[in-house]
Amino acid sequence: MTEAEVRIIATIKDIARLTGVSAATVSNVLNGKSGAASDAKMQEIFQAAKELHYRPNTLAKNLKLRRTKSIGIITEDLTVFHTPEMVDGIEEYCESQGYEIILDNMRFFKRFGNNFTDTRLHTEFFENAVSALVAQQVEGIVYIGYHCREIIQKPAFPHLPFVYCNCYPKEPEYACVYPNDEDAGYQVGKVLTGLGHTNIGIISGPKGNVNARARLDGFFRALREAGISYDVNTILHGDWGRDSGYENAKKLLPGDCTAIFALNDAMASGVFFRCQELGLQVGRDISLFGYDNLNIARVHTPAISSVEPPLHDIGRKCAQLVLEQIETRSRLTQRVLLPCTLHLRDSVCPR
Amino acid sequence: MTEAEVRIIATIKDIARLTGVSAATVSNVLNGKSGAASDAKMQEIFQAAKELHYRPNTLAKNLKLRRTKSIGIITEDLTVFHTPEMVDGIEEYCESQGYEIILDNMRFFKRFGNNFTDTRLHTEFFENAVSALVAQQVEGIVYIGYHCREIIQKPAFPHLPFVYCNCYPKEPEYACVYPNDEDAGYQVGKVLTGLGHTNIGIISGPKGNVNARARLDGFFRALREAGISYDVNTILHGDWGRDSGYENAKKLLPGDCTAIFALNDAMASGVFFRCQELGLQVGRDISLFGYDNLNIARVHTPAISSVEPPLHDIGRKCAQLVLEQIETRSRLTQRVLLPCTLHLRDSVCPR
DNA sequence: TTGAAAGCGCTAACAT
DNA sequence: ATGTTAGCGCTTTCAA
Repeated sequence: MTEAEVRIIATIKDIARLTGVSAATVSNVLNGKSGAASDAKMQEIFQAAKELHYRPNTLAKNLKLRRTKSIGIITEDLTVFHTPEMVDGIEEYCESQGYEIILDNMRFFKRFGNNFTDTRLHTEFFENAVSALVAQQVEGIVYIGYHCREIIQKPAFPHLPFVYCNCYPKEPEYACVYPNDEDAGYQVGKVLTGLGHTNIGIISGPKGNVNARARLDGFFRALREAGISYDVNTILHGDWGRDSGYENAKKLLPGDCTAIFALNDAMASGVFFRCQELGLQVGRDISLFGYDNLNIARVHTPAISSVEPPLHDIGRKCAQLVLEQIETRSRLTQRVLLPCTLHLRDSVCPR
Repeated sequence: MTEAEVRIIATIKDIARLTGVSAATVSNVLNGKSGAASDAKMQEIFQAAKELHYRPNTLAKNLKLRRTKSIGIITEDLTVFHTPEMVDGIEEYCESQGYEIILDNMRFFKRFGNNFTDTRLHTEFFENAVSALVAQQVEGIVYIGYHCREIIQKPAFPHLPFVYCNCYPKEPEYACVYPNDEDAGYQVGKVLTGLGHTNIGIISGPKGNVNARARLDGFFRALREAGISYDVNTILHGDWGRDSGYENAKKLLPGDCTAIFALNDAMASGVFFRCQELGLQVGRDISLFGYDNLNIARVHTPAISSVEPPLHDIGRKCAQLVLEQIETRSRLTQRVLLPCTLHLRDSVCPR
């Protein structure tokens, strides 16, 4: 097999040889420099390029140009439900601005399950991902957390635009974008208290989980406004899984509460199951609110009310912040909170 | 701002300058060539590399080496549920073999919704994705369909290893890997007929949809084995959405059938809703089978039986086929069908 | 209108 | 043990 056969794609030299001009001329013509060659030659060159399916070798081109117009995306885990939609938002914006994206998926969930990202190994994966991307000459990076929380890792490259997506850094040296969970929790509280509920069960995430903090802060703000006091010791803690929603619901039902706020849809689904078991009709005998707005919330009858985080917009905004830093050679450090959307469905009713 | 400040990462020259040796020596040391320098120099070089967070510029390195050890992944749409898991399978295998992956997401679902991929625009996106990847010097490509069907597009580069994932090419020039839907449909048929069901409603995809073909072929094979004849004109056609499952269930229920096979979980969920509406208890009064094994199947009470396509394995296998072609400089053209897993749940019962 | 030459950062063959 | 050189494919002066 000859060299030419092995090579997948033609180079500028092949076109030069074929058309009897120099590589420089081919480059000039293909890059649209006017007056780089005679009309006849130009046609020949375009023709040859087309026939050979020529595409400039980006390695060589970017090396020469000393820029790649690309940004890296580091995902903690691409298979965790929220992630692809945020990636999509980033891609959409980058495409509109002529930037490429390079994705590095650390596969944390696959590797570590729900363990939080604070072991030495996690940090090692982080550093490898960053430097792999930097080695590929990305001009900035978006780091996507698989759920919203504080991230202790930060990049070792001071001049690299870096934005935390769906999470936030410990120190405010870097920009970040995430859902306004406080406000969302507040709105849920407003809805529930507005419907007359005063005894509301709460099923949160694991004890001490920062993820749920903001949601509950907002929720309690609404309760306070409604003049309802709440004993935080009565908050139940699940592990975000459906079963733990069910088990915790057993502690609540049968009981006095007229509404339950589960801090994610999976647990809300478990609560729903408990209600069915007891013959309680959700949306009539008891109100139920979830979080995440997954499909599973919608397929219950009645559908479970839920909070939709603005995933696509979060991605978009991150991309925007990175590109702005690249193009203005500046450093941005703001925290951007984007509003969630409440989906009120038949799972809630007046007390 | 000086050049050095702007550059994100140090080069081999920086290290050479810092340690007073030539670039070649730095390269040799860093690449583990024994005897490339004295121990003292070696230490100095490693030290400097570490301090500067040096990582070789992959553009330059790969350009020089004339290979990238990378493969491209083209996704029709990363946000469609099945896709990330297949990507993950590819990544896992590539990582184990020291290959990088470069992802190109065409965002078909976002751009075109459920329109099938046979317009000029679709082909244009395909060709752009392929040549963008080839321009980046990938050594092979995996093309991931967002649902299993025939793909008419094929790459313009004859020497490029190319594997269709969760779909298959028109002509058998390229390898492909997808779920064994015929067998899965057969198993579903076996289960249902084994439980004594003879009158089974079928809610398929859009009329003429090749996607459902294999599943139904297998299903009917099982019916034939059970001596049950079936009038194919009674097959109902939905659009894969939950609502269409519900609407089609209205034609079936109330009625004579004792079981319903919906060709995806979303439609099965719609059927479930219809049953509730009629006071029919799924898993007692009627049996229900879905397809895809999404979370939505599991959160119904009772849980809906479903078929799980081997997404991760499909990804892995595709990666394997691409790498094998790269390393052996050969062309593989086989069709690989991987077995699905049946999840039998309480939604099915004897007639 | 055209091309020669230099160089992006790296590696490898070949000196010394 | 260390360095010189050439060249991967491309772009971009600058000269002809």
